[in-house]
Amino acid sequence: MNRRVRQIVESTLEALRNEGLFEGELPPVTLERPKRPEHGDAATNVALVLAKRAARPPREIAEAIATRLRADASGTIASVDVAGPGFLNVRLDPNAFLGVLANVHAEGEQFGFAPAGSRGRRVNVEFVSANPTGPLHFGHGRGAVLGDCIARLLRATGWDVTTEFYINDRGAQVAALGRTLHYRYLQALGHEAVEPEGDGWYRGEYMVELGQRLAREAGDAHAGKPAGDPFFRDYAKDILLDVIRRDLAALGVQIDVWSSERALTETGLVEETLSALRARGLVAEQDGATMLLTGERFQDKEGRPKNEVLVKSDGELTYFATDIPYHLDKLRRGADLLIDVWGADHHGHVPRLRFALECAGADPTRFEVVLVQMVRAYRDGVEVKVSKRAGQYLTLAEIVDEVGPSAARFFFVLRRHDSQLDFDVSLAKRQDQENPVFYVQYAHARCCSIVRKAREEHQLEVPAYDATLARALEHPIERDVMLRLGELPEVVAAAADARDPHGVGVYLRELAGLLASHYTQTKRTGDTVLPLPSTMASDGWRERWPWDRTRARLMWLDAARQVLANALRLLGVDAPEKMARLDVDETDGSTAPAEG
RNA sequence: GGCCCCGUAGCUCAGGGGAUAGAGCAGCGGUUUCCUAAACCGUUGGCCGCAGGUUCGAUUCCUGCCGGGGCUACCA
Repeated sequence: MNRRVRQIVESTLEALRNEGLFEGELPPVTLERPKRPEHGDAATNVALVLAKRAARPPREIAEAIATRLRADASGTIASVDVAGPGFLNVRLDPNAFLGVLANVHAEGEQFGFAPAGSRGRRVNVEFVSANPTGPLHFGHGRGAVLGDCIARLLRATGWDVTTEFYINDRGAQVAALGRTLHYRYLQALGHEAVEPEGDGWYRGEYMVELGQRLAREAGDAHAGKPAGDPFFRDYAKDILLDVIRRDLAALGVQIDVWSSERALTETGLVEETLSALRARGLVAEQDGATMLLTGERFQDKEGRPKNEVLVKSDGELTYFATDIPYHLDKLRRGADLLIDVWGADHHGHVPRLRFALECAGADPTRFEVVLVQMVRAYRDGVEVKVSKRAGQYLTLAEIVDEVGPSAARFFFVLRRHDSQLDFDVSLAKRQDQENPVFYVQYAHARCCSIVRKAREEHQLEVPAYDATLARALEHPIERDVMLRLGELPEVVAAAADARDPHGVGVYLRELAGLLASHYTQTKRTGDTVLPLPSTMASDGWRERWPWDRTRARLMWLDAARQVLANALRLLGVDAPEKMARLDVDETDGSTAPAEG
C-alpha cells in the first residue's frame, strides 16, 4: 500500500521535474507512518529534501506536490496536508487500506515475501562454524538463530540462499581434542593416564563419557596408540559433530553445506592461494614463519606494523591461511555474496580477511561479516555463571530443552545483533503476557480460535475478500491493524537489508499488541467478533446481531492471522493454532524475578 | 595503548537526519471480570551519558571525553 503511494509521489515528482521545479535525479521517497494520528496514514519529507536543490521554501514545494497528489485519480489518496516545516501528510482512501486484506487473502503464505521462483542473486550465509570439540554452548545459539533467520530473510526477499557450516577439523583445537580422548579413554580402561598439560585439553564431562564409550566399543584395541594418533581426533570429532548437528536441528536451524577445513587443505587450494600471493610479492619469511605482508595496514599492541602469519614456524597453517582459500572457494562455487556471522570477539579479523581476499584477487565488497554480540543467561534475575576452566558451560541443548526452540529463537532475536543480550530464561518459560513469545503466539492462536469457533458454532466460514463487506470494519484498531499488515513487505525488506531479523520481532509484538487491545476492548464493550454467551441468552438476538460486521471481522482477523504466521515463520517460531491450556502445576518454585 | 559494541522514562528496551522522542513493566486514577488466561482506558514520569562540530534541522551523522561490556596469539 505504501508502495502505491510511493509510486504516485514519484510520478508526481517526475512531472514537477519536467516542469523545471528542480533538476537531476529524483530524491528517494521515504514514507513513514506518522507517530501522531492527526498526521495522517503516511508522511513524507521529500519537499524538505528537495528544498535546497529547488532553491524554494520547502512548504512551497510541498504545496506544489500536494496539489498534484490531490488530483490523483487512482482512488488511493483521500487527502493531503502540508504540515510543519513542509511534511506531506497523506490520508488514505478507505479502499486503499481495505485492499490490504485482499492482498493478504490472495497471496496467503507468500504475502510479504518475494514471488516464489524468482531467481535472484546467490548468497552464501555461513554461521556457527564452531570447533567440533564439544556440544554447542548457549552463546552459539544466538549466532545460529541469527544466521538461520538471515538466510530466511534473504530467501524471502528473492535471494538464492545456501547456508553453510565450516568445520574446523584441522589444527590445534582438534589435536587437543584427540589428546583429551586419549587421556579419558585410558582412564576409562583403568590404565594409568597423565593429564594433558595446561589448557591444551577439554575438561568437560562429555569427554569422560566419550572415553568410556570408546572403551566400551573397542576395549583396549587402541590403548597402544600415541595420544597424537589421528584415530582419537577423528573418533571424537565425528561424534561431536553429530552432537552439533543435533543441537542445531533441535533449534530448527537448517544447514545446507557442511564444509571441512581438512578436506579443503587436501584439494591443494591452500597451496595454490599461497603461491598466488607469493607470486605477487605479498608473502615473506619472517622469524621462521610465512607471513602475509600487510604494509602499514595493521598494527600490534604497541602500534608497530604487523604482518599476518600464514604458516607458523612449526610448519602448521594458521586458520587465517585456510580462511582465505575457503572464502575464495565459496565464491568459486557460485556465490555472488558471502555473509559470515561471527562472534564479536573476532571483529579484529574482519579487515584482515577482507584485505587478504583482496590480495588474492577477490572482490572485497562481496564479503560481509555480521558480528553478533555476546549473550548472558539469567535465571530468576541472577546470571547463570559458567566455569570455562572446569569445562562446565551452559549448553545450547539445555536451554532449547528448557524453554523450547520457539522461545529460544524469539529471545535470541529480540535485540539487535550488535547489542549485547541478556537472555531471561525464567521469562522465556512463562505462560503469560509478560513473555513476548507467548504474547505473539497467543495472538495467533486467538485469531485461529475465533475463526474456528465461528465455523463450529455459527457455521461461518472466513468470507472471501469483499470491498463492500470490508466497509463494516469501523473500529479504529481495525484500521490500525490493516495499516500494519500492509507494512510487512517493508519490514521484511528492511530486516533483510540490515541482515538483522530483530525488526520482525518488534513488528510482531506491535501487531500482537493491537490485536490484544482489540480483543479485550471489544470484549469489554460487548461488540465482539462473535456473539458472547450473554448476548445469545436473550431472545431474538440472532435478528439483532450485526452479522455483516462479524463476517467483515472474520475476514480481517484471518488476514491478521496470516500475517502473524508469515512473520513468525520468518523467525522460525511456531505459530500454534491453540495454546496448550496450562493447568496449575507450577511446583518448580520459580517466582517472579525481583528486579534490582 | 589500539580496536569493536552499548549508554533513550524507576526497570527492560524500540526508534538511527525531520513535526510535541515511543512501547511493555512498575506507579497513580478509573472501568471491567462472558469469543481461551488480569485485561482495558486514562495518567505521572525524559538536559535521548557529557561537550564540541556538520546541517535549514541532530536523540540519530562526525570528533573528543565519561561510564559499562568485549577483543587485542606463530588458538580457532
